[in-house]
Amino acid sequence: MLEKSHKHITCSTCAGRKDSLIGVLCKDEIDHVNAHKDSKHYKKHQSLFLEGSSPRGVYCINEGMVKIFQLGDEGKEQIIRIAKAGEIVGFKSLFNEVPYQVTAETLEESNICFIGKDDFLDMMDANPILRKAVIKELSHELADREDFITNMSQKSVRERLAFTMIILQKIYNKEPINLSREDLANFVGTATETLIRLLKDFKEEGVIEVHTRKITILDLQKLITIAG
Amino acid sequence: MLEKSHKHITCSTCAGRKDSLIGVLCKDEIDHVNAHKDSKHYKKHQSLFLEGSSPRGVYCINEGMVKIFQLGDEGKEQIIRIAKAGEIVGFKSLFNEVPYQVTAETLEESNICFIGKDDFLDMMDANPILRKAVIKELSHELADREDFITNMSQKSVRERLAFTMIILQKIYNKEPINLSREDLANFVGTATETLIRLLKDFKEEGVIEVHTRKITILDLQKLITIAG
DNA sequence: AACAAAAAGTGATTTTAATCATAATCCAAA
DNA sequence: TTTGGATTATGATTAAAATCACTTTTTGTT
Repeated sequence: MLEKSHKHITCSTCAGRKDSLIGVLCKDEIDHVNAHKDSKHYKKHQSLFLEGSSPRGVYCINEGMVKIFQLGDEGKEQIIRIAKAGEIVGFKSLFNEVPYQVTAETLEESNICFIGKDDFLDMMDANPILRKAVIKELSHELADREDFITNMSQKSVRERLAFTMIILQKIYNKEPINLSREDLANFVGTATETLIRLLKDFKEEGVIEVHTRKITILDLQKLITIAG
Repeated sequence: MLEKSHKHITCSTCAGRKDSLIGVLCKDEIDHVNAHKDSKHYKKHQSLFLEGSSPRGVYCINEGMVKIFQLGDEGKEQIIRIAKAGEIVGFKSLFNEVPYQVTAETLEESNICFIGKDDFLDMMDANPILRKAVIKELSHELADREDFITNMSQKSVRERLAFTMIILQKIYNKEPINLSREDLANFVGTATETLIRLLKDFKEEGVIEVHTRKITILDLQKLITIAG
């Protein structure tokens, strides 16, 4: 059950923490974070920060999901990443003295903690393990994005959809994928109509099962084959 | 004039250093790098490292240019980045314990220095300024790649070509752009034939001037307009 | 439950860019 | 300087996906 906004979420009991960057901190440090962070309840479709605004800290997801996207010229969203419980959002921008170039918005009701820029940077200065974890995370994301670029430029929409569904299955951790067709299209980088048609194909091929907006993967192996 | 391979390149006289990550090091540190690095002369189209191999250190370009690309399924290259003198290549992979997921190859005769993994990581441990510069560089590249993704998914080839030419003008620093049509296509993410046709359009519109493979930008403002 | 609005789905058509085929040009090595 | 291979260029055709127009379904709200 989601906690209410006035209730402080304690890091020590945060389920996602062990898998997150924050997971590398020792008990004292966790207590420090706990004392210095704000926790907040977000409704569906609320934004954490907007493209163009100035970074003031990082966001740590306790519960829920967040899409990170960039707006193209015609206002179409390109979803870059979907972050789930345990993940940290917005830290890339801490190290650049430039405005956010992406927007982060909840996909569902969420509890999200905020750690101020200075607190986070101080912790990084003090803690080599955290520092290494941040660098590793940045490198990992960078490699991810580069794969994304190559996929985008060399694969068909069908292949990209298959690839995206494999990623989403990991994010949704075997639960049905629960995204609007538009968000899905904006993640794959295609038109909504095209996406819907391809989903239909996958359904007819027995790769997925669809209940209204929820998508269950039936044949992961085939998806892997399609993705190439 | 390019130095020969047997001649050691000294960091203290490296023209690119001031703009590079190495530029943040103090004199003693530079001397240390200088003592621990290898310098090597590369011919045109030689690779620094290959996709799939294991990272052993970072490469610092003293003179020349390097393309960093990923191979798609049909062997087509997607160029991710073009690095010039002063830039460091391959450090993203130092922090992941995974093989290179890109290949780096010279575009022209080059002099490139190699700094071993342990040396580089030790320097990072010892030097907070270098550390911050690395983190900043990673963040910056990450933002770049995300813009790249959005461009790739939402812009036409014509728009992307205009955008790419603007980037290339900075890299070539007002010198004519000197890339094969194929490399240019692989940077833009299109077929070579399509790229050639679009270059012809730009030429007819007076945006560029072409002498065999060398491209000079005549109307940057118009390119910016086209890129959107 | 009824309604409106939003989201999902379908069909027809157009557009963009890839692909295939081939020709012209450039360039490097004999 | 000739020659052969690579690169650049052009034309015709095809294929993929976007766009436009519209219907159906779902969802949330009174």
